[in-house]
Order: sequence, then C-alpha cells, then structure tokens
Amino acid sequence: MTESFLKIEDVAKETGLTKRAIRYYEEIGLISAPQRSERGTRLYTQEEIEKLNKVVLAKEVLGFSLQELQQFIQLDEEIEKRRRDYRQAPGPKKREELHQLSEGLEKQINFIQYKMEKMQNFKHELEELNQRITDFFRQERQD
Amino acid sequence: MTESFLKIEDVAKETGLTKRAIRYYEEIGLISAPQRSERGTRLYTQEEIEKLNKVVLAKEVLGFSLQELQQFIQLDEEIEKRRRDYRQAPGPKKREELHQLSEGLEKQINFIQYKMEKMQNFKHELEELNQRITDFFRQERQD
DNA sequence: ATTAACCTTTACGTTAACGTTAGATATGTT
DNA sequence: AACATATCTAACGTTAACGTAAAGGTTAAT
Repeated sequence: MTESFLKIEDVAKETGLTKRAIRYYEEIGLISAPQRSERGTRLYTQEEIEKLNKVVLAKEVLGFSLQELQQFIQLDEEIEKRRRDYRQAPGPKKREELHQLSEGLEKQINFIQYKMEKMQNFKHELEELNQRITDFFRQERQD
Repeated sequence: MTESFLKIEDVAKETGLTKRAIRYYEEIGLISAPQRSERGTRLYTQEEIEKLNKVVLAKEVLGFSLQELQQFIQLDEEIEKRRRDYRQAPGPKKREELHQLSEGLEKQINFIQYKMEKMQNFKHELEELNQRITDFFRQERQD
C-alpha cells in the first residue's frame, strides 16, 4: 500500500544514472540529502527525481561539469527562495540581490544562445557534406 | 624573411590551447603530426591552425570528448578523401562506404538536432525565470 | 532459517585530459 | 661567446567523475 517512497535503485532506473553516481552527487552537494528510513535507507520523492533528471539533461546536453551545474542549481534555488520570501516585502538590500540574480541569468542565457548558434553552424556543415553525398547518388541514377 | 612557419607557441596563442595540449592532441592522433625543422622543432601551417580551431570550437561548444571528436574528424577526412578519389570512378564497394558515411553523418546531425532542442527548452526556462524577476521590478515601479 | 537481493559506508582503483618538472638541445639577442 | 628563451622527450602528478570491491546490516522469499 505505502507506495510513494522510492529507493535508490528505482531512482537509478528512472534517471539513467548509477546508484554510485546518485550518492556521489549527494556527496558533493549537487543534490540535497534525501530522507532516510529508520534503518538509514535513502528515500526519494518524485520531486527529487525530477531534479535529478534536470541535472542529467543539463550535463549531457549542455556539456556542463558538475561544478558548473552546481552554480545553476544554486541560481535556481535562490530564485525559488526569493519568490517565496519577498513576495510582499522585498527589502532594499534584497533588490540588489535580485538584480544580481537577473544578471547571472542573462549571462547564462547569452552563453547558451552563443552555443546554439555555433551548433547551428556545425550542423549546417554536416548537412552540406551529406548533401554532396546524396547528390552523388542522385546523379548516378540519371546514368 | 622566411615568415610562414609557425612554432608551437604561436599556435598556442592563436588557438587558446596550451603547448602541452597541442602536443597531446598530436600524441593521441587527434591531429596529424606537423612538419619538423631539421632539429626537430614542430612547424605548423595556417591550415593546421584552422583545424585546431575547429577542434577547440567543437570541444567547447558541443561539449564533445576528444574521443568523440576523433570520430568526427575521421568522418570529415574520409569524406574529403572520397571526394578526391572517386570523383569519376566510384567502384561498387566504395558506394557502400559512401552509404555508411552518409548514415554516420545523419546520426550526428540528428544528435546535434536533439541537443539543440533540449538547449532551447533549457534556455526557455531560464528566460521565464528572468522574466519573473523583471516583472517584479516593473510591478514595483507602478507603486 | 538460510539464501538472495537489497541497502549502507569506507576506501582504493580508473580514465581522460591535460599540468608540471627535469634534463637535454636549439635559437635569438646583446 | 654568453645568456635568456624556447623547443624537445620522458615521466610523474593532478582533478573530476565516477567504478569497484570489501564488510556489514535488512528485508523477502523459498
């Protein structure tokens, strides 16, 4: 019946990570420590799995190191926190922090934009090469 | 007067790599060995620099490992070779090779496409976060 | 009740991609 | 000619991101 706690192997299967990697991510503080059962077994929530999936995606797709990811996550969490804390009462110092957060975000956005443009170029080159090959076959059929 | 040979430090400056990295890339076969002076000093051509710059770009932007890059480069070189060799006389076995090249290219293209889509999603998320922050400031100005 | 299959921590091993140091030449400058 | 610089090879060092093995405890099933 009590079905909602997930052990580490379930998490591993859902994220594609190994159990070792998951523990390692926790060890270096990339993800926060999950709840434990009375005997010490790690129990994960669905939310934590989604967080891990995000990590995996950002790592594999963006090619970020775990250190870089840590900064992203930190950014993300601070924003979440701010959103809760200062909904009605953003003090004057906090506004400065918000500005800095925004600047950090813009930097990251530009960086991704830059990467995407370069990737587009690269893709274009590959497509041109492939076009030449298929052109060759087409030409041959007209023999 | 003889100005056209570039020593390794020049290459390092133009590519942003270290001398060690350049020798290492040669060592693992990522780039081919350049000419040497009589006494053994590596002498690079402009073409080789451009090749290295491509490597740097692909590594940093695409987040590829040197192993993955090796496959890309191999692909690229084989295509170049084929283009010279079989312009008029593509034997029957070679046509099979061409097909395989094309398949390899398409895989890589799809892979890049996949990456770009995920990056787009990621970028969107960051932009939404940033939007919330700037929205907050805008709202405040209407106080 | 004894396997089998999990979980845990601890700790040493591994691979990629270089960094660093050493020792021997080479080149360029005054 | 001497001196600072740069180049070479060879070899050991380093860091990140885990892999793997050992030793022990728990739970599930036969």
